[in-house]
Amino acid sequence: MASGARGALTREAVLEAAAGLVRRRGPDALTMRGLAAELGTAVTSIYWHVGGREALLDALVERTVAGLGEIRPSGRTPEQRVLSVARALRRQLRDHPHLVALVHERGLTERMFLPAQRVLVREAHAAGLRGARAAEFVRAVQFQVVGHVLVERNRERAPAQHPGEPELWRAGSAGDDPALARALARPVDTERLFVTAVRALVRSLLAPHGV
Amino acid sequence: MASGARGALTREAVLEAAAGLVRRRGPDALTMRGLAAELGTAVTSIYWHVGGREALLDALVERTVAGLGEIRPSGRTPEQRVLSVARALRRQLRDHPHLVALVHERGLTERMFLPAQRVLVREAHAAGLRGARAAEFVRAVQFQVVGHVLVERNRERAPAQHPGEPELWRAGSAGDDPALARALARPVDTERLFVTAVRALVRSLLAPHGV
DNA sequence: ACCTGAACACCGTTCAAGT
DNA sequence: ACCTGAACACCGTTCAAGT
Repeated sequence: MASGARGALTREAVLEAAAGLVRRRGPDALTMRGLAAELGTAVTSIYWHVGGREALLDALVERTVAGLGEIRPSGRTPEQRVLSVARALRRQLRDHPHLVALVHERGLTERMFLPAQRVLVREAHAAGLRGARAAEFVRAVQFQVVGHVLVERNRERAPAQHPGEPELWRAGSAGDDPALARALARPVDTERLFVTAVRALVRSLLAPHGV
Repeated sequence: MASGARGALTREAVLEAAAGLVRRRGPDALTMRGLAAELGTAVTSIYWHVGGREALLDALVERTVAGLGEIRPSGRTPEQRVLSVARALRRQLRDHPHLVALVHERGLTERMFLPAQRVLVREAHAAGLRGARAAEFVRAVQFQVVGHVLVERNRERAPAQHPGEPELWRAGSAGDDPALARALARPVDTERLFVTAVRALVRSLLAPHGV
């Protein structure tokens, strides 16, 4: 069972084992006792090296966020470049599904988004936005992307939806629009929806006319 | 300590007490043993009436969602009416902060959003959207609103943000735009940001031109 | 049909004790 | 400085037994 039992126990070894556990079996599977068993030490040793469970989760989040890698925009127009940043960010978050849950639980979304924020500021400037309007643009995109990923993950974990969207739309309640009823009965193409929504948002906010 | 100890124990009484506990002290405070103590019964009685903790939470979510009340759009243009629906929905979700967390955890966002979905379909039609485009519009708004509320709640629970957004933007890293730096250093006006983002999204998606 | 206490298999955390 | 086992105060759930 023990994986990294050789040598003296270090803070790094504890975090490594904890990260592996979370990656493989989710945050709920991270128990102090289970982790200790995996490390081949007494539970209390973990307390000495990294502190209690809360401190451990904090350190874990910090570690993973730091290792996310930077985001490079691509495309010719500001709209394309912002969209590429949004997609890259979504991809990063989706590649670390448990991390998103962890960060969400701990209220650290802000922290996670900081690198992308810098990139977005540059794009806002390139598009001619300044001051408060640029700030609003950056935050709107930030909320949009993170929010979308949260909802998306939520749906993936969802059990068989209780009333079941399909049945609910099979009846004639769609105002005589069978194509709409069919579309709503189909599962959502979240990738496509994401692109559509981000593009719509960005297009509006980058448009020259005032509010 | 006991609150509703009189009379025979019923499923309804258990759910009522559980709902009160969650409202007052959050989902984590809902323990089978604590609930039993509040009801003045043995823990095992709860199992007889509503089943285990998971079943209890499911019933609780179902109950609260059912009691949310319908949403009536207001305003003259489709854009205004959709915005009013979005605001009403955000308000509902914010009025039941623990519920949002519960629904999110259980992956029932879909279920919660169904009534609003019907209203949005009508507005999409009024704006001239049909079929797949109408469906896409409805879902984009849905993801936007729910996502925003999730991020918003996340930030509210956030501890003092570690690096602290303000300090990070006080340096000159904002590309020579002091007004932007100041804006990003200020706390977010989430209400305003919500309206801006929803309006931008809706405006783009309701615009006549194709993609 | 309804309710009970005892027991099982878990938790996180603290603390005094070892080396 | 580092690691240990024992103990404390919790959990959710099961089960046999009561009325």
